[in-house]
Amino acid sequence: LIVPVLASPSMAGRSPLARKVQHKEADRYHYGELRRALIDAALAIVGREGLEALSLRAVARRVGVSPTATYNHFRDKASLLGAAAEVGVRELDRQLREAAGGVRGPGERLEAIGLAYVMFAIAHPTHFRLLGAPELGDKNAQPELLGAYEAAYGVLLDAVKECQAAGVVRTGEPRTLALAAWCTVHGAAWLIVDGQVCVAGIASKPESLARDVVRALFKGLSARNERA
Amino acid sequence: LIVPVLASPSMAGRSPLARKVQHKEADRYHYGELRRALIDAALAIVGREGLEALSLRAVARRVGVSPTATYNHFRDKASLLGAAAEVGVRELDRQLREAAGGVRGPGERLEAIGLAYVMFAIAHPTHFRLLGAPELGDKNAQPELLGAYEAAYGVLLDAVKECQAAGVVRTGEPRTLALAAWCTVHGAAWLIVDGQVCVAGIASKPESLARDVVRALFKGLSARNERA
DNA sequence: ACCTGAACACCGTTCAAGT
DNA sequence: ACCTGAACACCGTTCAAGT
Repeated sequence: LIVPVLASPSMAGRSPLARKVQHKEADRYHYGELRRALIDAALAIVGREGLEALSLRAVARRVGVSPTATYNHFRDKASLLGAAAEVGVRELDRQLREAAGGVRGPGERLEAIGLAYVMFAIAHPTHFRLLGAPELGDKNAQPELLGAYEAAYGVLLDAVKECQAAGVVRTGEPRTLALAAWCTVHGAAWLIVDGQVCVAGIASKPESLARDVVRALFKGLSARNERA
Repeated sequence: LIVPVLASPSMAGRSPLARKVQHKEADRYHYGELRRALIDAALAIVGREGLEALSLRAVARRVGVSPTATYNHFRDKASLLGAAAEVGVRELDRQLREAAGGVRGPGERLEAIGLAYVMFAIAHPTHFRLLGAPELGDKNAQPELLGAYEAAYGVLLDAVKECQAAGVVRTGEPRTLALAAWCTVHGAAWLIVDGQVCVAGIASKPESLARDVVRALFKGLSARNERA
């Protein structure tokens, strides 16, 4: 469960000057490269020092560029964080698909996806926090980020449809069922990274909570499911 | 669904000077009163201007006191926000109990509690966001806040136990089932206030999402529950 | 087109000083 | 015991200026 793009020190991390490309005669970034370097630096800061350490100035500092240089590539701080969050969501998406690919049965696949969602949050708590941070601002202003979320949701939705076709998930609007599943794993993930759950003695270990919650999602609470 | 303590302009809001009590000869707050005024001001700011406008200095400004005066009553900003969040959690707790009290059958009661949880987030999105904000810092440093969360979880837990006794919820560790329910409604609430859901066209209206998710929680996804 | 540096209005926190 | 005011090191953002 190692995530290079999130966990590694990122190419533009340690010695930014060494990574600058010779742009004609000047010592500058190619177009688009500084943008990417800023995003990588933001992800590195979140991963190492946490979300509260993620300031626009700190990002610029890490890349070795003036704070105001960022405004050539991002409208504002929320836009920069949004771009970083988008990378995070795409990585989450990738891990969900990877988890789905490792399993044959459609029911087990759906379960694996739900588990992978919570496990991503456990493995990368600070990154996961960024994905739903208030600092991202209005989501309508970040269509790409919204699209990334939709794609990740699509993994869940497809799995639900497969399960219905195979007869392991009950009938019903697939979008509604997938949404319920998303809410459950998202809620579990958030309660875990927020520390509202394990520290209060409500749940024991994050991993077992993840398992329990996904199983309950399938089985439901109703006693009418008892002798199924 | 009106919440006086959260929605009203709070006593210490408009004219702070008028609310100061005559403390012997000086024009100061009684012990404990400034603390409460700061908390009220914090809640008022969150409700009116959002979480991002909630600074320690803004709170002090609203009460009409020096920024440094807050340090006599709170260790730091996280501690002040934590105290405000605690009030919010207790209000949520109150609304869950109120929703539970309005219903007779145990199954309907549990459903009403889950619905009330999501409805609270819909009615007070900025306050709900405060309850899980990264700015609160480490939850271990805020035992009262943790206790408030536990109490709210207790409402859910008691309802689950009642349901099991009445035979409308299946057998199983009640803490685990209640936790799964909490994850689901919390996830739904968070996705709604975060704007990840309705704006992306994934769900239609927040209220119907809340209903659908709570019903799915009971029924479960498994096809083995189909003909129950 | 892209970057710098100075500037502005903020912010959390510490510290010395007042009563 | 409780509050103020000055100070420090930050922050996001704007703007004029450089190439």
